[in-house]
Amino acid sequence: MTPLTRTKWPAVTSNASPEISAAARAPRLDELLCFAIYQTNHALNRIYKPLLQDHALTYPQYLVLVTLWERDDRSVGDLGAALGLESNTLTPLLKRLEGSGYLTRTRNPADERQVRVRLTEAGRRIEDKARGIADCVADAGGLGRAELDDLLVQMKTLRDRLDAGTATSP
Amino acid sequence: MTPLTRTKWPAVTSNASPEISAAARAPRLDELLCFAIYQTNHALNRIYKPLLQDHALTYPQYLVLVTLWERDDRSVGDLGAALGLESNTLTPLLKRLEGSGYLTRTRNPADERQVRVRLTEAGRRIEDKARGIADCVADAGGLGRAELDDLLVQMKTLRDRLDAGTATSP
DNA sequence: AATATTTATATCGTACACGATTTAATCGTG
DNA sequence: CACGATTAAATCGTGTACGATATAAATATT
Repeated sequence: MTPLTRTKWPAVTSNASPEISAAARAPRLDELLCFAIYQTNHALNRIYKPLLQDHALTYPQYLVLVTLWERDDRSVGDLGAALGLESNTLTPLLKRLEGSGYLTRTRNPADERQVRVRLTEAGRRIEDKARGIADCVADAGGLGRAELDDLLVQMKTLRDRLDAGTATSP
Repeated sequence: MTPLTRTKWPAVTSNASPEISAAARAPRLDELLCFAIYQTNHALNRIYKPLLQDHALTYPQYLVLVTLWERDDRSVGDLGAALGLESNTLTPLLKRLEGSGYLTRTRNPADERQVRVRLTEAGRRIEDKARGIADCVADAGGLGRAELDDLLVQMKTLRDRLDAGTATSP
């Protein structure tokens, strides 16, 4: 809690903590699948960053654009359903994309509760430039198409099962 | 950029955007491995949250404790190397864990630049309580040990290759 | 038709994550 | 010994995530 300013203190007794205690230990970091996924996700972020910052995009912003390239003119809730995000995350993110000129946000006149998110010309145009990015990332992974597809299926299966565990009761 | 206040506007012409344009399209969300990983990571976070909040821990805080259970009395940089994080992320996180009473942060008298992070009694004690958490999460994934191990190896391979691509030149 | 309920976004507070910079301690070399 | 270079944390600013709450529009109910 303290800022830990660097002043000379009386030496602290070394207090040797038990390095190894017993047989049944808590899991180690390198055995945890969740940690491997956590780190791989970060690694992907790092790979994407330089590729995307040429277009002044972040990784989640790129995912929003991918969603809109697939189908344009969607509500915030619809985007959220596709991305697994809610308005608390999407609203500021969409405002930034609007500020960057990639999309527009307009209330739906037929239902003023909804916001229609639409790509601008600039938003559609970078689809071409961004097309190679995913391949670029795939290359960085150094996996063949078969391995990639295999991993994709496995990850989606795991994701769906985990989601099933949180949505309602198993 | 505007707060989009809900006032009745003149109807916007529907402007039908091209639903499908051509053959060579940008990748779709459900074809992107990075997105599957991104979502699986979020799903894991959601699974861990209720299990961890009994101990007033977040998921990254739990990972720090796992690291310390493996080996106690480490510097911030050492923890960062294990977790793939730097002091800008770790320092505030460690301060919160200190505030929660799970660890102490003291300058290393032998080298005042370093901060020694050590578990408290409370920090060691929850190792026992937390032991089942990872199993609990594995259960939620619904995969057998063989599949888990397989996925773990694949993810670590992918992570390492991605890291190799960013650390220096390929 | 007036009111209660539901729905769609937005806002707020907290906690990562990370690039860039700062500060303090140590090390290396003259 | 001094002084520049290096190293280890900390700080700062921006951008996600997400629980909780607020707000306004639409729908359902009485």
